[in-house]
Amino acid sequence: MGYMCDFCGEQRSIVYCRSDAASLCFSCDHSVHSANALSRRHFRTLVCDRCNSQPAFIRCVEEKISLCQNCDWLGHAGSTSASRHQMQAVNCYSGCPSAAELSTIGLFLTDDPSVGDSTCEKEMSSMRISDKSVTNCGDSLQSKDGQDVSVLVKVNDLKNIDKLRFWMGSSSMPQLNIKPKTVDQPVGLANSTSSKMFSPGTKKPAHCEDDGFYEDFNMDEVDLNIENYDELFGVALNNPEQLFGNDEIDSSFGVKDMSGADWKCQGTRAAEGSSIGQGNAVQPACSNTVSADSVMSSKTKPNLCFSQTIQSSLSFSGLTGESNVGDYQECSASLMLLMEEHPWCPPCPESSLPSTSRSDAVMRYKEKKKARKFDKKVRYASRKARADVRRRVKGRFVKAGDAYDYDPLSQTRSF
DNA sequence: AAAACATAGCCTACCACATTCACTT
DNA sequence: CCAAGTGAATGTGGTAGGCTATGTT
Repeated sequence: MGYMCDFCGEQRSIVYCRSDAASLCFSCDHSVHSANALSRRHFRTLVCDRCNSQPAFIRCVEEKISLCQNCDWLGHAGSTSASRHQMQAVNCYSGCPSAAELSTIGLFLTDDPSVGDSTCEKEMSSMRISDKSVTNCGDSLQSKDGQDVSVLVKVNDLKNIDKLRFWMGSSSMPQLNIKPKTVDQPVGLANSTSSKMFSPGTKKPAHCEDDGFYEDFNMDEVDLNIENYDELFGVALNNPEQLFGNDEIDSSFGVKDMSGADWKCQGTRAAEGSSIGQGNAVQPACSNTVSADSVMSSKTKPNLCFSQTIQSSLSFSGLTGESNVGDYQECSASLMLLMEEHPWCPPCPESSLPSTSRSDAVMRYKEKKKARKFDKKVRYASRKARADVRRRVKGRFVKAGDAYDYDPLSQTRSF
C-alpha cells in the first residue's frame, strides 16, 4: 500500500495525484508537477492519514488527520462520539504551491507528527518553488502570474447556495443545513481555464435565475453543453457539507459500481444502524448526488476521494483531460436525474416539464448509459488484442481448432 | 402490512493462451 | 554479475448463472 512515495519510493507519500494515480511525497509532487504546464494542471490532494493510499477528502479537526471517504466512514460513522467530530473539507490544488501556501487552503501538511519528522517535510520547508508568489490565500489561490496555482473553491457564496437551494427544490429538502462561510469575497481564479472549471464566479447563473431553467432542461443538452455546467450550478461542489448540510442527512443513495451499471438507492447511514443525523455525515450519501458515475460505492470499491469525485463531476471543460467526457456527461445527467427523483428534491413545482418529456429524457439517459463503455484500464494491449480475436463458446475461450460459437473476426459459428 | 412472486441489474467464475514475472542454472 | 532457460502467474473479453434490490400483486 502507499506509505511510500510512488515516485522516489523513499519518502512517505503525502500527496495524491489522481491524474497520475500516484501517491507522492511533497518533494516529488513538486518536481513531477512542475515539469510542464500540463502536469501543473494535475489536481492533487492529501493522502489519507489512515489508509495512506487514498486521497483524503475531509479532515477531522479533533483528530488532526485527513481521511479518505472510506476511512472517514469507518472511523466516524460507526462511533457516536467520533461522528460529532468537527470536519473540514480538504481542498485539491494544482500548480506548485509551497507547504505554507497549502496550509492556508486547508491542506495541513504538518499536523501529522509522523510526517513532520520526515526528510520530506524538511524538504518541503526548504523547497524553492518558482511560482510561489501566491496571493489571496483562502478559498482560492492565485499566483501572480495567474497560471499555476488554483484551488477548488468552497461553497461560500450565499447567493450561490440560494441558487442551489432553488435548483434543488429547497422547500422539500429536509433541514438542509447549509452554513455559508463568512468569506464573501468573490471567488475566482486567475487562470481562465481553471476558472472555468472551478470557480462559481460572480456571474449569475442565468439558468438558475430563470424560471424556465428547469422546464427547459434537456438531457441531451446537458450532455452536449457541459461547458456551461458551472453555470448550471453556480457553485463548485467542493464541500459536500456545505451543499447538503452535515447534520441532518439521514437518507442517501449509493452508487452500485463503476461498471456502467445503473446506480440506485442503496444504503443509508440509518440502514447501517449508526447514528442518524449526527456528526458529519459527509459520505457516500452526498457523493452520489453529485456524481453518480464517478462515485464508487463502498461496497465494491470502498475508497474514493470525494473531493476528487466532485471535482471530476464539475470539471467539465476538460482541462485536465484525464477522464473521459462521457463520465462528465453522465455525471451531469445522473445528477439531474437524481435531483428529480430524490425524495428531497421532487420535481420542482414550478416545473412544467411534461412527464413524457421527462420519461423521454430518462430513457435517453438510460440508453446512453447502457451504450457507454466505462474506460476499463487495459494493462496489456497485446493481451487485449489477443482476446479480441479469440474464438469463444458461450463467452469462454476455446482451444484453437475447437468448435466455437463466436468468432470476433468473422462473427460466424463453426457449428 | 406482510408475503410471495416477477423483474431488472450487478457480480463473478469460466475458458485458452500469449505474455510477464520470478527464480534457477 | 549477466544471460539464458524454465515454470508459474497474470490478464485479456463474452457469457451464464447466481445473487440482490426493487416493484408488483
